[in-house]
Amino acid sequence: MRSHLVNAIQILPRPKYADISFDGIGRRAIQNLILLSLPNKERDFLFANLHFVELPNHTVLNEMGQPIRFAYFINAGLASILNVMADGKTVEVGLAGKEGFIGLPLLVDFDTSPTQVVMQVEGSGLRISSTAFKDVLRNCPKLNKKLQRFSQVLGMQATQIAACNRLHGVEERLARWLLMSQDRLGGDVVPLTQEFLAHMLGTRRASVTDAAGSLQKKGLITYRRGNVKINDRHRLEETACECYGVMVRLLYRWHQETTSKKLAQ
Amino acid sequence: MRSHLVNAIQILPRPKYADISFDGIGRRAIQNLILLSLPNKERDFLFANLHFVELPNHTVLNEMGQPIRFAYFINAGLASILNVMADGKTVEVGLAGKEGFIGLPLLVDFDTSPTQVVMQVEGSGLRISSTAFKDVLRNCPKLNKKLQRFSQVLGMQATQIAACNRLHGVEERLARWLLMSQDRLGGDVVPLTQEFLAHMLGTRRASVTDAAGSLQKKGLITYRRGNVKINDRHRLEETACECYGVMVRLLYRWHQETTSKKLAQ
DNA sequence: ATACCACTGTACGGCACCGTACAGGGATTG
DNA sequence: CAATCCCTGTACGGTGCCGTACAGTGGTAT
Repeated sequence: MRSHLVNAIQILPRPKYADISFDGIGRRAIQNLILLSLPNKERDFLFANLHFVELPNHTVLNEMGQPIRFAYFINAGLASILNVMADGKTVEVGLAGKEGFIGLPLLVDFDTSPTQVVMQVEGSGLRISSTAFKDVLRNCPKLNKKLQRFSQVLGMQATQIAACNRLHGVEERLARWLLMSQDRLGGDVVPLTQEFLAHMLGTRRASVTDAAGSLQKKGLITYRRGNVKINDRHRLEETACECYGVMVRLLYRWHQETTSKKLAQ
Repeated sequence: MRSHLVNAIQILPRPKYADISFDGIGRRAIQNLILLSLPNKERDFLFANLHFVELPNHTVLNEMGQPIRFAYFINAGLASILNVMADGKTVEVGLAGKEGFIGLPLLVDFDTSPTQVVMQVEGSGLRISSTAFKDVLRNCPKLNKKLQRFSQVLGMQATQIAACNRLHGVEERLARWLLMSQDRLGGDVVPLTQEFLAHMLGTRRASVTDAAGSLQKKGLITYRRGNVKINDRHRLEETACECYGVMVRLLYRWHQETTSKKLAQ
């Protein structure tokens, strides 16, 4: 049941605007799924206010408790949404790749970020100042609706992670995390050190080493200095907890409804 | 710092419409904070579609994975939002009392509930069918905005719970839960068995007994056959993890903005 | 009164994870 | 080439929670 999971992100229909270049440079092609699904009118309106930005590793997009200065449509790479405790411990409570948007609180005029958002795998994004964004929102009902939906999905994701963090062990959660990352990045190598994985799983680095070692012994992955290579995705899915499946289906449903023509069915 | 926390729910200004009775029976007075804060016009429109319902203990408002038939404005009592795993284990991922609304996915035309919602403390609510609700939404922009905000707040709550579940022990979480319940219920007795507390904390009943016993030894609470009496709220706040404070402030901010006249500042 | 039920308290072995510390091996730099 | 740094692997005692089981006790029903 858990095995032949559909990869919600990879199976999406050929993007209609994938060849849109921001300034004629190919590697700046738009890949963000929300942007790609917008009607022309809103897309043009929005693009007039967007700025392409490179997002190197560990770039902090939003700081917990700080004002939100920019919103981001993630174009490539992987952003982690983290909760930071008073003693500095962190736990990942959400994940966004090219399907995602960072800055949801702005949707309802919350101007302070409740979480820290960090690039865990370098990439790029399309950035807009929070003031411009609010202005754009008023003129883009479809965009608004899509982001509202994405907000719900991220909330449901957080909900699942909350339960997962309570009930499942490190190895299961690690497997889940690797799969979710692969879904968003493509390829079979996830570039990440155990140190940062520990931050995301909210555990010790040594516990990650243990869990990764166990997966490695089973031949599912290979770990080498900051790079995890996924060797056997199928069996990795069997190792991960059910939460992976739940979250894939969540995203899949969101994506279907996002790309379907009639948003309000 | 954690000690003199403001009780976000209790300090709210005197409700303007608290004396509205649904059918002349006093105990059916409207107490739901969202309803009370609506402008007259939308309130009247909404009320024409609302039905008062008693909500006995363990009433299931929404079932996980099932279609959402009704939305609820909680009027009294306490509703738990639970994630249910394949093996039947449950974890609470959200909490709503008279400040709350159940049925948020309907806001974005998601018709299936991602969680199970159960009354943990009996009360009452104002119910509306999901079809009527969508209709009402189209005619009540203020209501829509308020619910969008509440949705964000519940998402942030889930986020905090996700981190809390990972990092904090049973006793701290139990203390947090008791405080949050008291905020929503008023009074100093929370009527709940250890069995159900275990479901919410995602742990064994025996672990709850241990934690409750510890709190009891310190004189903070008294447990007696399904009733927890809170004896020393101040010290209970010191025992709870920082998450309690975070979530109180979250709700407080939401409430301020909800009751303030100009919603879109 | 008696029997039953629901709820709380307690016990016990097992284990996953914690905090911490240190060794070893790639990669990078001078 | 040597020195250094970063990352991974491993070790060890401690502990909080798990799964399970059973005893005790107050409330309720007959």
